[in-house]
Formats: sequence, C-alpha cells, structure tokens
Amino acid sequence: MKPALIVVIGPTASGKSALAVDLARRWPVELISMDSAQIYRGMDIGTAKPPASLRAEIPHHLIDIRDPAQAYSAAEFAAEARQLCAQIDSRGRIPLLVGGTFLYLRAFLQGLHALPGADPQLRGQLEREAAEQGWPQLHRRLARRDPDSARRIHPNDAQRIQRALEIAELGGATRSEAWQAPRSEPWSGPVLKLCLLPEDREQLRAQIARRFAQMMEEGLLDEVKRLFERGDLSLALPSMRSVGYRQLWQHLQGQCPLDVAVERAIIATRQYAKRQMTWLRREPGLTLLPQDAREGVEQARKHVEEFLAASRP
RNA sequence: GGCCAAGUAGCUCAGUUGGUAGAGCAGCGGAUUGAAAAUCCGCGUGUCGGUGGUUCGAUUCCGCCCUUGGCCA
Repeated sequence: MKPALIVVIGPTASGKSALAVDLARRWPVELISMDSAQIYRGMDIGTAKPPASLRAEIPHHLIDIRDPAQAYSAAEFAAEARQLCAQIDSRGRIPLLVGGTFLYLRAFLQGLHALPGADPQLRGQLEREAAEQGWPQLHRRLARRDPDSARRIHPNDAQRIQRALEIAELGGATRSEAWQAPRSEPWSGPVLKLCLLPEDREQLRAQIARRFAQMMEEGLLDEVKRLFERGDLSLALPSMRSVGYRQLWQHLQGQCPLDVAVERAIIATRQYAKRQMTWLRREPGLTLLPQDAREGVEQARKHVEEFLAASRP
C-alpha cells in the first residue's frame, strides 16, 4: 500500500503550524516543513519557525537545512520531501507536509519535467548581458531559441527569461521541448489536503499586522542585523528577499526609517498572502476548514481520523 | 480678527488656456516547472471641500462659506 500523506496549507498567519502540531500530538505524525524561508539557519523569528522545544517534542524536517548564502529549489524540495515521506512511512509513522510555498507543493505532488538545474555562472553571465542590452533583447534571443517559451513569458519577466535561456543554452532540450514529456514522479498515494482559507480578508490582515508587531518585539531587527553584519549576504540572495527581512535590510542600509520599513514589511506580507490565495483557489481536492481556530482544529481531527481509517489498514 | 497657501481616487500628488480627470503607492484579480516569502501581468466613476453666480457648458473663472497649514495682529 502506498503511504498516506497529510497536507496542511493556508496563507501566511492563518494558523497552519498550530493545527499541524495539534494533529501531531494525536497521531504518530512527522512534520515536513514546506517553506522556502524556514530552510535557512539564523532566520528564526521572521519565518515564524517552530521553537526548539517544539522541535524536540515533534519531529520537524527540512528546517535549518541551508545557510542564508545558499540557494534552494523546488526540485530539491520535491526530492527531499519524497525521500522523507518514504522514511517516515517505513517507521510506521505518517508524513505531514505543512507550509505555504505552493510551488514546492506542486513540484512534490505533480512532479517536474526533466530539466537542467540552476547554473550560477551562466546566470551571472546572462545578468551581465541584460545589464548591457536590456532584458527585451534577451527576450528576443529567447524567441529565436525557444519561440514557444518566449510566447508564454512576458518580456518584462526577467527571472523567467533568464531561466528559459539557461535551459536553452545548457544544451539538450529547450524548456518547451522538455515540457512535452510526462513529468517525473507525481505523488500517487492517498492525500488529505487540509486548507485554512480565511474568508474574512480583514481578519487576516489584522492577524498579519499583529504577528509582525510581535516578531519585532521578539527581536527581529537584531536577527536581521546579525545577518546584515556578516558581510557576505545581500539582497540579491533569495534568503534576504524574504518578506520582512528585505524591508528591514533596506532600513539597515539607510534607505528608510524603521517605522516605514515595518509598514512596508506588513504590506509585503499581505501581498504575499494574496498570492498564496491565488494558488489555493486553484488547488484541487481541498478539504476546507472553518476560519475559527477551535472549530478548524476539531474538523481537521475528524477528517484525519476518517482519512487514516480509509487509507491505512 | 487680517493676509497667504492648500482642499482632486483609501494615501501622496499631477492636471484641465472652461467641454465632468490621471500617475505612483495601497487595494483587487490572475500567472506561476531547479530564486517562488521570488518574479511578472491585468484592473482607475472619483458629489475634483460646500454653496451661489458668470457661461450653451464650471472641477477649472468670480463671490461667499467651511476645513487645514503658515504668516501677521
């Protein structure tokens, strides 16, 4: 029998972690963090990372697995999470994916097409060429190498133009050619997707503001300052572009006063939550939970109970 | 109390030599395949402070009033 999998998703500040922990205290569950920022060591407060005490009590995976100077990827996540699920299942326990990075979820559930990985050197070179010629010029180049992708990628979308050119110039199939083939390794076992989808946007905004204020009280600025003072990090890194870190970093660079940075961080969090909602609306097979925390937890327990009864002997 | 300036989108402001107005930000919707807490795309009706007048027509010109800020008493 294929391993059963529980997924807990929702926008930022919706209470995913608390729900996952509740479930982990009732069933033999191990948590896999599906979060592109919690992977970084030294980024604790701003990523709302579960505290050490909790991690000692309940196994949490894929947290603190990278230094902020390093990059990570959806492909790496998909592979590592896949492996973890197998291991957890073999221990007779249940894997539970919790987090808000939905590209990771899609890569994990649907699989990815076979494409070359990131090539920092080539990316640097493309970056330099773009600085000289401008991205529209590179978009025209892409139109020659891979017209199909060029049509799907907007001329202003530097990041995707760069990636598509990277694939084309590393030889082998272009992006659009590779997409003709089936994706590798889609997840085929039973999945219960529990989703906290706040119907009241105002309430979520209030929660976001409250939570950021709390992070500041817990010393988020000092945390960012420590990263800032390392000297080897910059806003060019994915880690330092994270919500909250980016804005406080800009303040430390003297770009704006602290209160403005805080306001911008809260706005950025709201916008992040909005983008997450877009992913959620098109995610198939969701089990929606009520926004009320207590009710949500109760219904989640019921669903898990039924799901496990149906999917495990 | 007098003089001056300002009052236009949720916010900051532009503009209309008189023909009912548009940027940035915010907000909303969408995309999303090795950077994804990233990156990108789309969406602009608002008594142009109120009121009276001039005018075919006023947000625009004139009078009065209100509000805010500054200067003078």
